[in-house]
Amino acid sequence: MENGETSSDLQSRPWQSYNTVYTNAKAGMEGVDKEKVQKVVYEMSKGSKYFQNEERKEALIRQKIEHMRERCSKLASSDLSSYQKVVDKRILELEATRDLSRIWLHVDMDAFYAAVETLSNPSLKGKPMAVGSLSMLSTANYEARKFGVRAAMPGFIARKLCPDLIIVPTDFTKYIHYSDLTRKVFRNYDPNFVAASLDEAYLDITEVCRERGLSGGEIAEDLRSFVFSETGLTCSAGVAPNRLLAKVCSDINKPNGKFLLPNDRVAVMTFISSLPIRKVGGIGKVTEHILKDALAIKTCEDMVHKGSLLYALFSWSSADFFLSVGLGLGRTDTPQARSRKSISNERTFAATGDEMVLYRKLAEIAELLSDDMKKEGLSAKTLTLKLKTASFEIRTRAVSLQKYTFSSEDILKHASKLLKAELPVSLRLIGLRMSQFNEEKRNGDASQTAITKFIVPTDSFGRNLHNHGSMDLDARKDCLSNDNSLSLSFDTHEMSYDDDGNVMEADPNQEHARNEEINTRNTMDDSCHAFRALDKEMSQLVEVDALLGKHEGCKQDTMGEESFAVSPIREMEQLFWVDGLKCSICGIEVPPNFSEERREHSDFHLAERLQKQESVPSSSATPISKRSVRAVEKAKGKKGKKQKSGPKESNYIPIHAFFTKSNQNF
DNA sequence: GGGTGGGACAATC
DNA sequence: TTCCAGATTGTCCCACCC
Repeated sequence: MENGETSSDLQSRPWQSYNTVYTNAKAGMEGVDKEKVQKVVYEMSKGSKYFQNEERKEALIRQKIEHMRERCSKLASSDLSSYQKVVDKRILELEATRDLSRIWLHVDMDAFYAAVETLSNPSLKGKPMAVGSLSMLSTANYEARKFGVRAAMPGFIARKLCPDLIIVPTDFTKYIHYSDLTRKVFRNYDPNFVAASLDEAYLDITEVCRERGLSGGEIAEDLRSFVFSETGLTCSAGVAPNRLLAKVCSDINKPNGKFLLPNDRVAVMTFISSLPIRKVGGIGKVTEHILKDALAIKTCEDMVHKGSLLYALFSWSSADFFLSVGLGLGRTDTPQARSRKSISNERTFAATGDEMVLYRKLAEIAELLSDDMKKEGLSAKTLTLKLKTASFEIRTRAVSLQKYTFSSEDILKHASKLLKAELPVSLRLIGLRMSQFNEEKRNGDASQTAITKFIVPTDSFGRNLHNHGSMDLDARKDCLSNDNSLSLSFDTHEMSYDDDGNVMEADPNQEHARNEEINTRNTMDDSCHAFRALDKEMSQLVEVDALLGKHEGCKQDTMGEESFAVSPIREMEQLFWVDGLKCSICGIEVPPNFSEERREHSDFHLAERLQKQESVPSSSATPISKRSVRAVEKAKGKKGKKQKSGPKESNYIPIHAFFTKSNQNF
């Protein structure tokens, strides 16, 4: 218990210990009635699965704190004095690195998304509003913050705090546009500025100060008015000798203000002495909690005073970080552009334990991830499956693959294996991450060109904003090999892969079609999608089913039919374009750039084949074909045979379901 | 013992 | 009525292997 609370206090006011959402660390929330907000949030959350998980996490942190206290109490004074020697030595070493020669400016746009929305809809001005949805808010304007509404708060709770709150959906196209405008301004002050997100940037203004004979504060003021004149948006600025301090400073006079910390050691140490640790980037809720409750460290200065404890109880790198924060040190160099280390995709949905639904979600995410990897010319070796259970517990499971890949089939195959091991489980989120990139490829000319051409815009959450956007075809081609070893192109496969899963060839027109498909995926006619999906489905069928051991002792499926043991792709004559021009089935010529026609043509043959199969006596008809027809009929809106809900077959995945209604719930 | 991979989790916006 | 995100990076710890 802290702040002099007694157990009876907590019994009568249990919300006081519930700090999940509310924090007064956010700018614009200083005058908020913290207790009232905490009470509302507590009342709305208590009893929920989310709440229970928060309590579980809180208990773990308390355990950690207890453990740390115990270790602390066991430290002999001799131990502490030897750790103090380490601290003293490190202070000297760190001091030697102190660089007061640079002037850094951190710019932070004020309530960026909300401000942009207000610009495009002035009627929102002066009213409490937030950007996001009822389930989650991305940001809130300052009028809303007065009610305790803030970013990362669920919209339904925000509405309770502020019934008049207007919630506007996010529109990243707008935010990117305004972000670009601000960045044009930033370039005038530091061409190598570091963009931290859409609405934040670090600028080394040392040179521009010298050139213009102006102080850091004057440059900051100049930049802020320039940003306003170019965009109509206000921003806040922090000027300090390093990036860590500049970031802290920009938050001090938010919104529409600035704070200047002189390049002077005494000024820095005075500033840092009373600075709460939570204000520092890298110290979040958990670290703050641990440092405060286990070691009574509340300010940055405390970190220096209790340095021996930090080195005794934390890892060397953590203790070093804490100590440097206590000394007000931070990076002063312009960092090299970092290359990405991983790429991922995850989706939240209504919690379900239905294995069919889960596999369908998994397939959809694998597809999205694969698309993103193709767009960025990446192939990777480590696959991580992330799960969030219905009770909000996070699980991750990883596997290293034999080869680098970006194909959705490979991803799905291994992800299914990982998921299978977790079943039965009720999930509310599935995510897939690929890491350990093929550096050779990435650094090669072709892919490098692709990467630099496709610096994918991200939102303030780092999200890829062009997930389904079209690509520059020339650039896209650059990331593809010129090896034309395959002369046949399969109608629904825009890309071909070599043994390592690498792209061998791509027809730009088909690429274009693919991009169009991606763009229109969510609105695409279901029947069209179902047909197109079948080809893919069939190729995946054997792989996934074999992997999951589906064909061992085929059981009766829900229709009383024998589960399919052979993919119909083997039975069906495959359609491909001979010499890239003629249909292999009927000989009709359709040029490669007639991608839509080609698709329709292959759909025609597929439908024809499926109908033929359905017309043969049931004893010889393969179950898959019936299923496929039903899937197609269903997608077409016809009333198919009602499926009986037969006994659960954990080994059975109707892969049609993966694709026929894809993305509907996303 | 060092390297590597996997899992958990913190942090950021 | 609604009922707590998504993407990415980094660190730490543990297990396993050579």
